[in-house]
Formats: sequence, C-alpha cells, structure tokens
Amino acid sequence: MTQDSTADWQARPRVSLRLVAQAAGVSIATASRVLNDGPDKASAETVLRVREAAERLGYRPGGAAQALRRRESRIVAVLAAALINPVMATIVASIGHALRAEGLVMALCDTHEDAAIQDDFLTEMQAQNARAFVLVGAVDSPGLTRLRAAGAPLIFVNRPDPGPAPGGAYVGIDNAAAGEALARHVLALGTQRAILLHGSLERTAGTERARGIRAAFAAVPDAELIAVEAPGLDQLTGGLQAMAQVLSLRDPPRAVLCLSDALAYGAWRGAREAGRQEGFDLYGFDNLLFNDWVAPWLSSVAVDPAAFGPAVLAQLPAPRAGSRCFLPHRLHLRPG
Amino acid sequence: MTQDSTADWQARPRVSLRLVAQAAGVSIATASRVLNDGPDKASAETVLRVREAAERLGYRPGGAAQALRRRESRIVAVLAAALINPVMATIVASIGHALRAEGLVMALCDTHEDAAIQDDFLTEMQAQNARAFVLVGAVDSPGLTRLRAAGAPLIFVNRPDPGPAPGGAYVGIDNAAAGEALARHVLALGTQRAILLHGSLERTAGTERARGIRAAFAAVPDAELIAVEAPGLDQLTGGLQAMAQVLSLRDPPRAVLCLSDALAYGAWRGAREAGRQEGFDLYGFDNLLFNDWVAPWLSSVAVDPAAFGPAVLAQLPAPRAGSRCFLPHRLHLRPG
DNA sequence: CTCCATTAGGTAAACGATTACCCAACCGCA
DNA sequence: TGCGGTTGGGTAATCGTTTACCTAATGGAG
Repeated sequence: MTQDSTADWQARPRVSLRLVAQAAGVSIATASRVLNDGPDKASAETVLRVREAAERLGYRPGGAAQALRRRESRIVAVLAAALINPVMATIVASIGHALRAEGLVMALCDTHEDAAIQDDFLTEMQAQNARAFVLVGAVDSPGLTRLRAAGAPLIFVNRPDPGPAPGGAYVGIDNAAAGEALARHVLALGTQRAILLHGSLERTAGTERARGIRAAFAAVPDAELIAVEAPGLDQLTGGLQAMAQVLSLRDPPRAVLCLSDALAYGAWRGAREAGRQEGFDLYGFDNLLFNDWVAPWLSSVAVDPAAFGPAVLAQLPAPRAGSRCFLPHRLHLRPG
Repeated sequence: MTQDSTADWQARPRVSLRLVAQAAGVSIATASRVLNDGPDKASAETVLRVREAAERLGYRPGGAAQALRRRESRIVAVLAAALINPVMATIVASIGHALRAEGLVMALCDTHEDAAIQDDFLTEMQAQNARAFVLVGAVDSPGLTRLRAAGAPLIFVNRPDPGPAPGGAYVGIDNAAAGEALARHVLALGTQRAILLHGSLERTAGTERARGIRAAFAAVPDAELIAVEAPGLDQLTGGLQAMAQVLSLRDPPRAVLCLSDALAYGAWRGAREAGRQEGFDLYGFDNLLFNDWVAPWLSSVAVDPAAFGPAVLAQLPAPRAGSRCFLPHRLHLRPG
C-alpha cells in the first residue's frame, strides 16, 4: 500500500557513490578512497576515471550517510543570544561565511538569552552529530554544563563562557582592555566625572568592560564614576530609563559611558525627548553599522565583524578550553 | 592502527534505539513503531514500557540515520540575501523560532545577493536532504531554476520569486499595495510633488513597491513623481549619493519616498551633512527597530517581523507554486 | 470445530557512505 | 625457483532508523 516514503520531488535515483563507482568501473570502496583519501591510494588511471565519473554525474556525497558513518556531520551549531542585535547578526553572518568556505553548514538558533531554548538546541544538535558548538553570547545552562564536562568542542564568541570555569575557546575582543582604553580616552579629554551606564552585569562581556572602565578611573585621582543600571532585558528601553535617572541628577556629568550601543541609543532618546541631547557626550561599544548614518553623535568601540569568522574557524579543529583569541578593537570617535 | 574515527568527546555508546528496545524488552522495530507511529501499533503495556525506557535513558533519535532512511532530514535551508539588514535578520530569527517549535532545524546562509553563493548552498542543502528551502530575498540563479523545475518545496519570503514564473509560495507583504497606501497617505497630506528614491529595480520587492507608488500618483492629476536611482549595491551609500542629486535640484520636493529604510538612512545623512535635514519629509519601508530610537524623523511601512515565522510554517507542508500569503502592514508615522 | 480476520511484534532489508581486512599481482633478491 | 614486501583494489561489516513482510496468537462467525 504505502510505499517507502520519499520526498517525492527528489531526483530518483540519487547520484550515489555506487553509481559513480559503476560508471568508473571500480568498487564503491575504491571510489570512496579516491574521493576522500586523495590520489595516493590508487593508480593514477583509476583516480582519473573515478574523478571524471563523479564530475560527470554531478556526484555530491550524501550528508546524512556521511554523518551516520563517521560520527560527525558537516553541521556546526551556532547559537546567538539575540539576532535582533545587529552586531550579533553580523558576527553570525561572518561565521556562516567562513564555515561555508570549509564546506561546513551553519545551523542557527536565536536563544533570546533563554537557557531552556539554548539547551533544547544544544541537545538537538548533539543528536545531529554537530561538529562543534559556537555560542555567540551564551547563557549558563545545564546543557552547556553537560557539554563542557563531556569535553565537547565549544567556542564562545563575543562573550566569554558564563560558567565558573571556562570550558572552551573564546573569540572576541578583550573586553576589559577595551573598557580601559575607552575610559582612558575619556579621561585624557580632561573629564573628571562620568556616568557608567550598564545593563545587567550577569553578562560576562559587560562585567569585564565595566571592570576595565573602573580600573582606568580608579587610576586617576579625583576622577569620579557614577554607575547607573539600566533595568530589564531590553537594552534600548533600559537605556532610556537609565537616562531618566541621569537627567534627574543635580549636576549630571557630560560623559556617559554605555556598555553597548543599544544602551546608548536608548540613553540618547531619553536625552533628546528631554531636549537635552546637546548636554551629553555618549560612548558605546560595538559601533553598529548604522552609527555613521543615523547616530553620528556616538563614539564607540569598534571591532571588524568580518574578523570573527576566520578566528572562529581557526579554533574549530580543536578548541582548547581556556584558549583565547583576542580580536583587535579600536575607538571609533564621532566626527567633530 | 587507526581505529574507526569518532568524535572522541561523544558519549560512547550512544543511546540508540537498540538500547531502548533492549531495556524495554522488545525488538527495535517495535520500539521505533511506538515512538513514531503513536500508541495504536502496540499493546498499551508495551507502549508504556518503551516510552519509559526511552525517557529514562534520555533517548534522542539520531538525526543522521533518520535523514538517511526517510530521505528527508529535519533541516530546513534558509537563505538570506543580507543579514546585515536588520529586518532580514529579524525575519530569519522569527523563522528559526517557528521551525524549532516544530522540531526542525534552520540551516542558514547569507548569500550577499550572490547567485553563486546561493547555488552553492542550495546544492549542499539538497545533498543534506533538506526538507524545504526558504529564501528571504532570492536572486535568480541556475540552481534555483533547477530546484523550481524539480518541484522542490520553495518558499519565498519578503521578495517574490525573481524567476519568470513563480515556482513556490510567497510570504510577505503585498508590496504593490503597501506602496500605493504609502503614496496615498503622502498625497492626502496635500503633497503634489515627491521624490521616488529607489535602488536597483531588479529586486522584485522594490519593483512592486515602485509600481504601487506610481499608480497612486498617476491617479491624482497634476501630482508629480521624480524618480531618483541610488547606484550600487549598498543601500546606505546609494541613498547618500541619490540625495546629492535631489539636493542639486532647483526646487526639490519635500517628500522623499525611499523604497527601504536603509536608503532613507543614507538620504538623511546626505541632507544632514548639507545642513538641510529640516527641508525634507522622509518615508521608507521596513520600519527598522531602531527607527523610534535614533531615526524619529522617518515614517515607514511596518510589518510585524514575528509574523513571518508562523506564516512560513503554514506553507511548509506543501508550498504550492504561486500561492501567496500576504502579511498585514501598516504605516508607522513619525511622531509629530 | 474450522476458518478467516485481526492484532502484536519479530526479522531482515534497505538508506549511502566509510573502512578493516583480505587477496592477488608484481617487484626484487638470493 | 622461492620468498617477503609493496601496491591496488575488492568484500563485507558497520553506523542508527524505518518499514515491508512474515508469523503466531487470539477472537468471532459459521
């Protein structure tokens, strides 16, 4: 009655290794060896015949069968904390691009900073024999702990491992150094007092940025740093509300150091709606693409997003726990 | 010497169906039937035993083996034309979320509007037995033509099939209607003359938006619409350069209708840098998330990005060629 | 009591690739 | 001529699941 279920649109029969081998007049084993192990495993003439047959038939190795036999697929699991954040989206694009150049495929999930979603995806990807796990903004979760303990290949991007002990490689800027550099620049302008506008400090990147900024301010006698917390998960709204606090200060400092551009966007709206946008100098992190176009008032710590892909790729073969690849950052100052 | 290669970190032995069957004291076949075909294929007691065993052992079906046997994996190929565009990134996130709720996995590729990259990914995904192909901004390409001809499940999102005849379902706004609505609004304000600022009209979405706008203007006697083309692929830079043209007009119209918010961002920068940002009313499409925060001067046609995921999902089972699912859009006017 | 239909579940053949193992042919050398 | 080493390539097992097919048991009808 019901015959073997098949995606009906697929070309039948599939161009399988067997077909190639038949066309070349060799056994499947030989064909596989030639195609995978290079030309040293067979006579030059055989190599040629097999290659030609594969080419002619348009052979593509079936991903599923390969993944089954080698216990490893060409899929790399990539988790992003919030694709709504353009900088993460760009990083993800860069990673995807680098992976594809190696013949790998990016499976992507937006975790919305939710541990349950993250774990769900990690488990699913493990069931798919994912080759590695790239976490662009990981949250701590039981599933992550499990993988860490199992020694799975983990790469943390842009936000170091949130766990107690780092379980994989890190790729991203040196957040503490970047924070310190930003703060030093601000101080060098003669600033004595500044706002540190931060979101939830549970995110490791933010913590480190704040640490660097604090260190720089602590190094200058009489310099004062007023920390203001932006409430909630949404950085834009949080920045807006935090700015309200700042505006209510008796003598608010001019310099406002935001731990991300999104916070700065929110803060700027707050200032603008109060008609006081001229009263502040805003600083951020990430240097969102649109800054030059619609937020020229913002200075920001910039990283080249295209640098992430190759850096992640470099860690892929064997991400050693605790290894860190720091990408260069620079301060992108607002014109004028 | 070299033993069977294995991702060494993987828990060995894998919790396979055989293990579950053994634990439940049934054959593999029975276990599979219970887990896949529902409880009607075995006695209530057997069902219970199998389910319990699977649960206890933490069984997850191996994606590779499933994909091999059923010729269909749980992977859905998603191609985005430019993840750097926040609206596409958000749409992609929405699609990914909806897919995951169905137990599907999103494999993502940023094509950069490049036919070669698109084809490469399509081919690779076909080799992985992808269940469907979702194209968020497709370009025409030989590979796409091939899939279309083969009757592959194609879903075009946000930009209709660029090919001569639609080969899959479409999900997105009714671009022509949206353009017409926007133009009518502008005309209703008493505007007689306006700029139509467009990028390359090879993109189907843009073409349709322009068509709608032109239709609305044509319906009003004496209304004048001046088309200005933004050169190049980068809409931001293109908008900037196009605005230079506009600024050089003897008596430029106040209203500037841009076919995307990115173009509008570029145009605004052009106006601002000339000190003439007060002289124009800008309109766009997409209503980027950041508009309310840093581009309050922009009115834009908005769609709820979260609507894309469910709509795509609805088309998934069998995307019929030519079927269209129009998402609602509304005009998001700038405050004041 | 016999016979047929139904149900429960086991057996084994796929799916497409990789690879351990084996065999045959050939080489050079004593 | 006999022998060990190398090379080229075939055979078959295996990865984990699905499912066509078969068997045995059970129940009801005649």
